[in-house]
Amino acid sequence: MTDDASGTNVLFDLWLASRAATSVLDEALRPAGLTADEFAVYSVLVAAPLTPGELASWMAAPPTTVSSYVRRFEARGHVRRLPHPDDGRSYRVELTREGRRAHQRAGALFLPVLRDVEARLGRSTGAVRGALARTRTALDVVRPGGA
Amino acid sequence: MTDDASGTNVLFDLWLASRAATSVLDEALRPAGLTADEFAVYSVLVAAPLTPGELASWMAAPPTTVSSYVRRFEARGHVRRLPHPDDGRSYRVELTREGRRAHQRAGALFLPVLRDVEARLGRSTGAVRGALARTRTALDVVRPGGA
DNA sequence: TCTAGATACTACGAGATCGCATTACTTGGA
DNA sequence: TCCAAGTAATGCGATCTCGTAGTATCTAGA
Repeated sequence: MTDDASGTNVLFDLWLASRAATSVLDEALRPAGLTADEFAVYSVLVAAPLTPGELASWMAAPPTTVSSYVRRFEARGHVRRLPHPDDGRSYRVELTREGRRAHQRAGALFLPVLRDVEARLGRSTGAVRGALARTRTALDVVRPGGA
Repeated sequence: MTDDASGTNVLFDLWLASRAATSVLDEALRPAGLTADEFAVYSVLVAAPLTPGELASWMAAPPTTVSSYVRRFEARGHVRRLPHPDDGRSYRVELTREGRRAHQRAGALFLPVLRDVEARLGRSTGAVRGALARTRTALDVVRPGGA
């Protein structure tokens, strides 16, 4: 179950699927002015404000990348920095009303794609999600520092 | 099965898993001088020479990105351009001996990670791969132009 | 209380990604 | 045989990613 005849493997499959998703979503979301990655970050933030560090471990990105994101989103007026109550070195990143609106606009373009993919996956959607969650967990264990 | 209580979905899960994988592999492969993306491309090419266009649709990347890849890999001496027999506008990208060696060195660093992930996925590895393949297919259908 | 070491973030810069516009070749039709 | 339209790849440039090095703050121990 390791490598099949085609010489591929789980991680390669993951790479292909993810590239396909990013490519489709980048294009679908373009009219809303967000990339697939940005939309994902907005989606995390819409649930609750997070510190840059938390965001970094969530999305498995280096701190400097998150820093750039915050700067960019703030320049767009989509995000605001709230002082951190217990730690003066940090802060919390919160979506502004404008940011939430942008997320919603993008969401309207995202949903049809999601629905289409879900429809094609059919009742196996849940299984796929479970598989992805397990894969992520496996990877987080391999490299400490994950969520 | 669409969105669970956490407000996430299959595509979001895919994004998280893929980011985790890239992050782990970028670090693991660094001593070999390849990124996770580059390793994946080398892996495709090690099987057979491809045209830039074929490569682009395989990895769902824009042609200009593939162009940059080829230029970079060629500068490293890892890749060579073979004239295309039937089409003077194109060519085929082939891994050189040196490129194959680099791929092998990276492969030695990649394998332990893969084995670890597979071990943690256990007998569900095959199911996960199937799920990923179906997801990719679904996405390719959503946006024509896939493999 | 003071300080050494750890931790959170960022300035900066090198290099990567990818859209737009262009060049080069191929192909189908007159 | 020509040519108009279509297709493959690339030059260029704007923007993004992220490693290195550095600043600000926190924490534990003496």
